Amino acid sequence: MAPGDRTRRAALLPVAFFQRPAEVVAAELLGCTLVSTLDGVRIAARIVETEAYLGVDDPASHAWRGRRTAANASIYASPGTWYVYRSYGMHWCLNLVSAPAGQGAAVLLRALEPLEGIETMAARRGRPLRELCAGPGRLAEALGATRALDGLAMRASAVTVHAPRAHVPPPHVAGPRIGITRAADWPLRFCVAGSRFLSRPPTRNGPASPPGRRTTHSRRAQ
DNA sequence: CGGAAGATCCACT
DNA sequence: GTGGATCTTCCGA
Repeated sequence: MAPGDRTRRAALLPVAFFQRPAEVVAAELLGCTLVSTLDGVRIAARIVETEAYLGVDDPASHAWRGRRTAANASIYASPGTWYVYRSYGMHWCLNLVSAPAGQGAAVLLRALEPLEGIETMAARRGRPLRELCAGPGRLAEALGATRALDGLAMRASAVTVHAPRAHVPPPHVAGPRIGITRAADWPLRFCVAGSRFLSRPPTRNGPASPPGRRTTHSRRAQ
């Protein structure tokens, strides 16, 4: 496949794609192609890991109980809008707002598989291929994305997402969300099965999560 | 008003 | 595995 074919045959995701529950959007974004033209450089990558945050009723969401600050205003914007927040005072993280509108529901992009513009990403990141986009802060840096993207409609921005008309997400695994404490066990993290570009290996929170036998940092359940 | 936590990442041991 | 960078928001005193 020649470079570019993947997105030539694919279409810019319509707003209707995002007018569905965040967990549906999160699962269906897997396998879609993300393209950044920030700084005049074309980057393409395949989405391999996402997380859904459900909004005002989700204790882990920035919109929990309707919380509103200057930093999170965009999470309440219409579906298909970028919500970019600062993490730990240093990293940018990219979300796409989902339905229902005004609920504060959004999908966090957690990992991408690099396809095009790898040299640029490597220059921006100074890390090996596998670590270019394996994490929400990492992929933002690789794309050159910053707060400047926040509040923009994805379709009209320099970072777009594409998929074939009849997009069928690849086989994936759902598991607990990463790096949060409240409602962490809700199975809202979605990973492409077998991908080597994930932020960390997928886990499943089975009902049979056996007691004991757990690392001090319960990083790898299962 | 001070301290701690947070949707993270990296260098170092 | 541990701790530091860095900054906004929240909560208790």
